Amino acid sequence: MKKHATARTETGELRSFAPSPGRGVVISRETIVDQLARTLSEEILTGRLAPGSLLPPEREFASTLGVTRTSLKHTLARLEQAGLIETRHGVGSEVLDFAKTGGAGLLPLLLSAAASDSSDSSEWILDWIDGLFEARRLFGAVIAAEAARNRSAGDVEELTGLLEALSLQTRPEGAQLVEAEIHRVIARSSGNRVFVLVVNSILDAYMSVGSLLVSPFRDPAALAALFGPVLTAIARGDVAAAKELSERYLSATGDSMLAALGVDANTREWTSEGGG
Amino acid sequence: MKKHATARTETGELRSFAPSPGRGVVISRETIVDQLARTLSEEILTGRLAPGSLLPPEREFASTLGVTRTSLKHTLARLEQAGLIETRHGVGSEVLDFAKTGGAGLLPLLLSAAASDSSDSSEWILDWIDGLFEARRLFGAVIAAEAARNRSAGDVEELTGLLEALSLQTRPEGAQLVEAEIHRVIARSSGNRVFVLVVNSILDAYMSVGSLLVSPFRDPAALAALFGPVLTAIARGDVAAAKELSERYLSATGDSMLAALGVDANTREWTSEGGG
DNA sequence: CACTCCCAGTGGATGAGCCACTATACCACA
DNA sequence: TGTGGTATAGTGGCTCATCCACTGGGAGTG
Repeated sequence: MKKHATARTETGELRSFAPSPGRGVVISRETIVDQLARTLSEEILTGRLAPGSLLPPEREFASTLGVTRTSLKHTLARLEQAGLIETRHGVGSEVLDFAKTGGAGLLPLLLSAAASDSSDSSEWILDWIDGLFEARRLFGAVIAAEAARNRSAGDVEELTGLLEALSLQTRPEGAQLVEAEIHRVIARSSGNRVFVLVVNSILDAYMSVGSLLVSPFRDPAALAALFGPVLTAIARGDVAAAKELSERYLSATGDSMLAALGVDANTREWTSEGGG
Repeated sequence: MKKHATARTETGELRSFAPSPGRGVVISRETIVDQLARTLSEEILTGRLAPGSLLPPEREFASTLGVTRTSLKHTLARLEQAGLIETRHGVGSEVLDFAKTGGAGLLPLLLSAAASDSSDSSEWILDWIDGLFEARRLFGAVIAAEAARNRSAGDVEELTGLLEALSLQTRPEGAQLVEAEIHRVIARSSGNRVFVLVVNSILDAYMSVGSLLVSPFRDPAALAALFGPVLTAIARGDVAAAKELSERYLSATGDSMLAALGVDANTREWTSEGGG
């Protein structure tokens, strides 16, 4: 029965992490599986669990972690789904090399792991963040061009409304959400639903570290003024201008976010030691 | 005890689906959870389960499906991870609108659902496949350009080796795998690890329907001859040429795959009724 | 009418137990 | 000595019965 007591106690302690007494504002509690998945993800994503290595047997691992095998299995299933491990019946769970085999679904995990791990691996973090912004800029330009080619009247109307909503935002968080929505609508305007999924993956990634990247959203009106020409180009179907202006906009806002993280936009290096 | 018998019997039947008598060639068996996840994914992805609707309570749903609540929970956890549903404690599991909120991780699910669902929704399938190939073409060109800008001597060597390996392949499946590996290496050569993840997502998507898209790989030597100039342009750092040639290559192979599926590359419509 | 409290229904977590699969060591046989 | 079958230990897959924790709404109270 000692095991019971231990598990219960730990549950209680773990719970105390996320009681979120705030009312009405959602927010989903973090379950044991959530925590375990996050912890193990970080272990793998930061390389502390080497690719190719085998996790301990589930029974042993579960007791080590102080949870039931069932909960651990839920966690492992999640990691497997994410492409971080591979579980084989009768053999065990192997850590995969996510950098080689992982998909875009890893981006949110990667970013939030990077955000919470700000200790030793600053270089590692920068690599991913920098890469993310480059992808945002280059893919965004391509998508804006396609949007200019295929947008409908309804799309234009929706974008116009969102731009106005953006300029009227008062809180940075609100502006960030509206801006993200504009990117989604641009992707939808392209007529290519795959673009929407890719844009979602990128947005999910940097929304997962959310508050760290609000710098461009401090002045919503200015941001709207900067974004406006992009939407105008899309509206009038000017493919080249849409591409050009979009890349410029994405470049400017990306550099602003990087700068807020303490990264020099030109050298791509930390301007001050220890980002956290 | 009737429940026991039913469950066991069903397990047995389900098992008989995937005994995979083939030896040595991997292949992971399909577990109950795998099947359930696939089934429910298809229900959602094809729209038979409407976004916003609530799934039945877990206890009831499990008995309906003839599995335990635990297995069902594993399945639901997987769907939640994939972004298809959202489960809230004390409330239930809600079907999300994946077309609006889903990430790139959905692509493989989407394609395999499309492949096995060839009955009623041909138009729906075509939309996604067509979008996937457009993304492959446009993003691939951008990535090839970046690869030309940042490739290292080691990258060039690796690509040269893979190109030769491609030309020497005898089976289409082998050629398909080698070609996929070339795309991965090109992405890696760009120096942007996010590109690798995006490429993986796209490759995973059309590898998941694998055999349906082998047409361009029937003549590996010819394919290698077509791919060669792209790699040469990357090797000599000719950014513009890499982009141009890559887009041409991706366009040609994409059209070939579409044609093999019975889609006209120009009109983007089925050439014969009922693709399956 | 507003507020509190309770409760039915839902998902979350547990642990014991059995089944299915894999790899390996061992043994019989050629 | 080599080959092939077989017993076995260890692993993950799946089920069950049971309890805990959360949500939402309705009954009761002021």
